[in-house]
Amino acid sequence: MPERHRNEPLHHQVTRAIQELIEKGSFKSGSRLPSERALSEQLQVCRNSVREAIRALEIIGVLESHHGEGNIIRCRPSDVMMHTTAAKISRESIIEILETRRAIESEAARLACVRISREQGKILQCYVGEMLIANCDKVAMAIDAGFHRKMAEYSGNRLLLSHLNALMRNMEDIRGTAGYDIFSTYRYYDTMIEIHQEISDAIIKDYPEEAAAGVTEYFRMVFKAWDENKNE
Amino acid sequence: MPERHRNEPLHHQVTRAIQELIEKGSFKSGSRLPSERALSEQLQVCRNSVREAIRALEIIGVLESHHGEGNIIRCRPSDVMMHTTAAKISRESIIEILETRRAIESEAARLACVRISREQGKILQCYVGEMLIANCDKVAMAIDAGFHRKMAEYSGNRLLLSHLNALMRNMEDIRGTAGYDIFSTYRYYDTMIEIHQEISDAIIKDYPEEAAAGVTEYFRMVFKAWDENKNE
DNA sequence: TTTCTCCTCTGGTAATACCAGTTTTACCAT
DNA sequence: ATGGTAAAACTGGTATTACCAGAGGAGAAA
Repeated sequence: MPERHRNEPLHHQVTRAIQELIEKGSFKSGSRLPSERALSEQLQVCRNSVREAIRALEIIGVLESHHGEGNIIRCRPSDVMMHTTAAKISRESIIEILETRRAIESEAARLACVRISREQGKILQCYVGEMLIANCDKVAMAIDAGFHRKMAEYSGNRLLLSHLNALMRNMEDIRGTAGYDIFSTYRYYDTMIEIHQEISDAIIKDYPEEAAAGVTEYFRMVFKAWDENKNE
Repeated sequence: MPERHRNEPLHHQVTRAIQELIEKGSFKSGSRLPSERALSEQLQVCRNSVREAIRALEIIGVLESHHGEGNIIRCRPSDVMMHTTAAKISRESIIEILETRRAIESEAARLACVRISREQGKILQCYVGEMLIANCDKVAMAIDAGFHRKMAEYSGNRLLLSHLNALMRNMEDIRGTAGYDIFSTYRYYDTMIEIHQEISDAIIKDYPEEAAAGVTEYFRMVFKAWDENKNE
């Protein structure tokens, strides 16, 4: 390990160190990580910290622990960086997040068309109604987020919802960490409400292509606002 | 904790126990988890195991550790179940995975159209070429997987790729755990090659809609094969 | 009332011992 | 030499203890 930073939890540093070790070292998928005791000595940290790091790497799918056998490498850490806390979030990555959201939500919109119930359809419309009432502030922001989450929920696919949740949490992290507010997209607030209305209607009427088109339109607008905001 | 199973690692059980504790207990987002020492006593396990569990929950975004303050709950565990090892994989979830893949890969195909380089385009075609040579066996299966990964890579969006990787690893888990082979889709092997050819061509010629349509077609075929396979 | 100190809460690290599977080694019998 | 078996030396898993370090509250001093 390069050097120990006092401000950051050690187990996080160890997690990164092991990741780099896997990445740079020629560990192929299926090979064994050095034993916990060996790592603990090599990195000059206690075995506890090593184990905590391994537990993290295990749950994101990089490792697999086998009692008595060793910690087996499943895949390169760079393949799973996604929504981990350790991943540093750059200003560029907001674009990646938005594109991924577009992917998830387009599919969710299509699926919701055929799977949404009558009551759920009404709930979706309620969100649009609340947007109309709310002013363009943090409350409106929460309603917006709620709409998209609900749409994913009504797709009937829990996996889509969980991916969307991960992405939205990432966006929140960016807002918190970097301090800049991507939600100045609200200069198009009225347009945005219209789009949500479109999406909601399309889903309820079971027009998958229109619903997906609405989602695409939504993100087109977000990207536009983001670009304008960036150039200021 | 209900009871300790001797065969399963304790820290996994603790992870589940804490998840249930958050889910059933009326812990709202932002509230504090009981202290590690309290949990350790309550669940009758050592603090190490509690901490390892917390580390896992932290990295998937359920918790947030703050030195001196406590472990803060960020969201309900059921919202992030996705690709965690702990998540039990059911036969139904294969449908969710495939739908999510369709979402990711449709977007990836579109993006690849505008971002792929000439060399990358050739590599993509190579995969199709290898499919033609290979027989319908495990090798072909690997080539297929490789094609889709490359497409995601050439989308220029690392996040899309990492999500796809997570999904594919899940599919591998299912194949391993449940023992049934979803890859009997290969009864349509020739059709499948044609589809990949279509997708590849569309991407190289920069026809986003056709590329996305190809992906949709691919999954239509997989779903069909899956259904037929299920009814046997 | 305000401010500062200190005590006690929290998570973070370390070190140690031992339990429980796996793999290797070494030895013995064939 | 070969094969099988038992012991030894790995591996991860769990428990215990001690102490460090940040955060916050309680109470004393200004």
